Amino acid sequence: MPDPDLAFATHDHAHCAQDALARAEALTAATGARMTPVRRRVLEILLEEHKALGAYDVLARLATEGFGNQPPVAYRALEFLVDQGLAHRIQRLNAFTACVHPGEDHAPAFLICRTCHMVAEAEATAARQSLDTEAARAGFKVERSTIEALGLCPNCQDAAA
Amino acid sequence: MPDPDLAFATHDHAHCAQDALARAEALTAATGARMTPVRRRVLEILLEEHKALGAYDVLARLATEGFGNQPPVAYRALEFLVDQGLAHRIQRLNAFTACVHPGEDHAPAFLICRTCHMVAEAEATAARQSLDTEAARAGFKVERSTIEALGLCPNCQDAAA
DNA sequence: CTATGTATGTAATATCATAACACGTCAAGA
DNA sequence: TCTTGACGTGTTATGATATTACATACATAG
Repeated sequence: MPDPDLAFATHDHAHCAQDALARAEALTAATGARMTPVRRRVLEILLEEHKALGAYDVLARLATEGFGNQPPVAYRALEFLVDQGLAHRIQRLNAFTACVHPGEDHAPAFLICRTCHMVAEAEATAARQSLDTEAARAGFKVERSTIEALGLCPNCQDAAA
Repeated sequence: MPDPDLAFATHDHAHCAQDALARAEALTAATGARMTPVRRRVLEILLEEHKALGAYDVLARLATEGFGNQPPVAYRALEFLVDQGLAHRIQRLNAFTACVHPGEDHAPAFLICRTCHMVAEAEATAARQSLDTEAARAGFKVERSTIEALGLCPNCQDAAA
């Protein structure tokens, strides 16, 4: 993730989403993971916007499209995507967002706009490093860490001004 | 938080808890916030161990002690404590833990042991700083950030070995 | 004393998540 | 070819977490 995240900038989102989907297809093909219709559709739904969707939001969409309409249908597909690194869970929101950089093995921080609810990924290596170091002082061994920021995205800062 | 957190070390917990409670009393007295029986009791319950308790766990305890037995009773007291900086919410666990250093204005990181479920606070200034910097590159203004680590505490590492 | 704000109690409901089991598909090996 | 086993999907039921709305009590300032 060499450049600042583009989620907040106006961009060719159709291309952005298509690109992420294509990478996802390539990745799953490579690893043998099965990208089934439900799973692909869930990823597409998540990719429509740079927002986090609750499992039940996704489920509602699926149900209208002829897929199952019970919670496990959504939760299983979401779990698959998260396991494959194609989506992320946002703890703060109990919701899920498509990964914008699938394949680039990463554990990003999330920037959550409290006004427009957009979610962007940010580089978290340095922050994680600090955390690991501090944890080590207490003898704690970090396995996974969650880093999420709540605040205002550039657009909403401008709107407020 | 100059020293590594003591939560994982064996310590005089009665004193630890009493001290935190005393600080809490002093703080609320100073600010005019009302430390009522339910609120005090909830804080005491959280202080019994260095773990995170779900709202319903707290509620069950309250109910057996003659307080109300509906969810808002617990959620309101917990919200008060969090607002006053006397407790923290652990997003990852949907649970709450008493603050060990009330008054020392802080926004710690949390170290959550996946085996014994103890929760410790760790200094997070550096990690937060990294996050703010990275967020700024995307034009994002961080207001609050959540930093939580899941892993193994020293005791459980030893036990595993 | 009484008006006001705050805290508490309670009912009802909303939201988020998982367990358990049935059925279908498909590919590997007998 | 048949069978078996793994996996994915569908469905029922339930569990876990959280909030809204309204009623009641209680402290304190005026």
